[in-house]
Amino acid sequence: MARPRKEQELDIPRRAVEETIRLLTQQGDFGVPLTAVAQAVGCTAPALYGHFRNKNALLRAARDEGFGRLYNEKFAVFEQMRGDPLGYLRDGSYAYARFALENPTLYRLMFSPPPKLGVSDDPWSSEAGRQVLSLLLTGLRSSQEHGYLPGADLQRYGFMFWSTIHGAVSLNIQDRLLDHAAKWDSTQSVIDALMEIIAATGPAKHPITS
Amino acid sequence: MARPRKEQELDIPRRAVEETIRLLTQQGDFGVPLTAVAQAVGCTAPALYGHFRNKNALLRAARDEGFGRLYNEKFAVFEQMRGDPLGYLRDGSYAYARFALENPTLYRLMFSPPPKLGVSDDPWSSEAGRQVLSLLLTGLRSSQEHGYLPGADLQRYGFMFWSTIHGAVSLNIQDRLLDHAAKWDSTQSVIDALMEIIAATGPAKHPITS
DNA sequence: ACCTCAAACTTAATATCATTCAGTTCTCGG
DNA sequence: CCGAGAACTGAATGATATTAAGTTTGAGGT
Repeated sequence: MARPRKEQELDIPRRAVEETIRLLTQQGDFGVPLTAVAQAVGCTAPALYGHFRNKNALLRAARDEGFGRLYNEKFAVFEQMRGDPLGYLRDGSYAYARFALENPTLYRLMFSPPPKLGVSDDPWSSEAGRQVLSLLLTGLRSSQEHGYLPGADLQRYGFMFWSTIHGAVSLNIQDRLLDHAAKWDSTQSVIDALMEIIAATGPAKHPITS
Repeated sequence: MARPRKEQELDIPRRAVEETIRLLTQQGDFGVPLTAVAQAVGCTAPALYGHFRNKNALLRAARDEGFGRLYNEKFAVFEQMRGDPLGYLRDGSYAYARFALENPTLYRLMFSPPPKLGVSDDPWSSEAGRQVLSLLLTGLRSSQEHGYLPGADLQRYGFMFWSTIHGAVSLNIQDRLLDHAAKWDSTQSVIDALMEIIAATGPAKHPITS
């Protein structure tokens, strides 16, 4: 048997990405053998080379899929929260953190990929990250229009905001001693502190002026 | 030739770690062949197994060395800045960021190690990270004694502070399109914003009350 | 219906490493 | 001066990624 019959055709590109993410998650490591992916898909390793230039290309595709999923989750929250910019910033951050803590290996592939992946070679990959960032910036701009962060440089604060949350989930993902609940509490605490700081700059219900 | 003569004895453990870090830095990737390390040291690959259980153990040792170097740099700043807690927070953060941006691959090995390294298996490795954090906490406690961050939960703010800086350097390291100067500016901006926020909570020279 | 060809795989072959094995040569305590 | 063990070396093993060569199938032209 060499070429498969039409009935048993399988969408290798899609299934390969899907199974790669599943195995990545399961093994908790990028070092998933191509043969394992191939077996899960139902073909042999060399067959994958007809759809991806090499293993790195497959991992890049999995990474892009990860960005897509993250964006979708954040976007869902975004639409749900129209008119409540601070609420979006909070719940959008929760969604981001939940995604990271529930898919730690995929998150690491997205934001701490081994340089040999050649990630910067294709503009799309960093572009996907930029879309997530732009969603955050929109939230911040909207918050500013509602009176928060008066006069702040949004580009600057946006990056800081993202850094804080990315840093929190990264450090929590890395700490193998904490259980899932503890990681979530720790991350949530950071997000809440961030929200308190932003809320304090706005039209105060409980004025801060002393 | 099998066993080396006494004259040509070389301190394999130390040199191996040293060369591993050098090659790591040079190749920008953890995938440094053991044979390359061995060649740089001046022995063969199997010889390394007399000093490290396996390649992961060697990488763990390199990681620990990285934590040691980072701690030393931060500690030097700490001693230089006695009596100026805010100055220590700022310069200590600069030192941290400089270390990360100048040793991106080593930094990634320290804070985003591949899980298969078995990092959490030995308590020492996460302990080293904890020492760096404790230095930060000391700075925050000292700042609080000087009137900043009144009533704040230092454990909580310490983690947030660290998250922000770690996040900023991580994101900057990852962005292959930025040059070194741009990364440094971006990181410094985050640190400065953080310092402004902390300074604003203290005995204000330029009161914020409106 | 038949022939040819390119597509889409498969199996076999190659190369690169990590790791283990089986020596080989020093050094040192007696 | 001898014997044992330390400290290596070179060759063997095994896992993977990647490439090469070979095989079957579907489609289009006749």
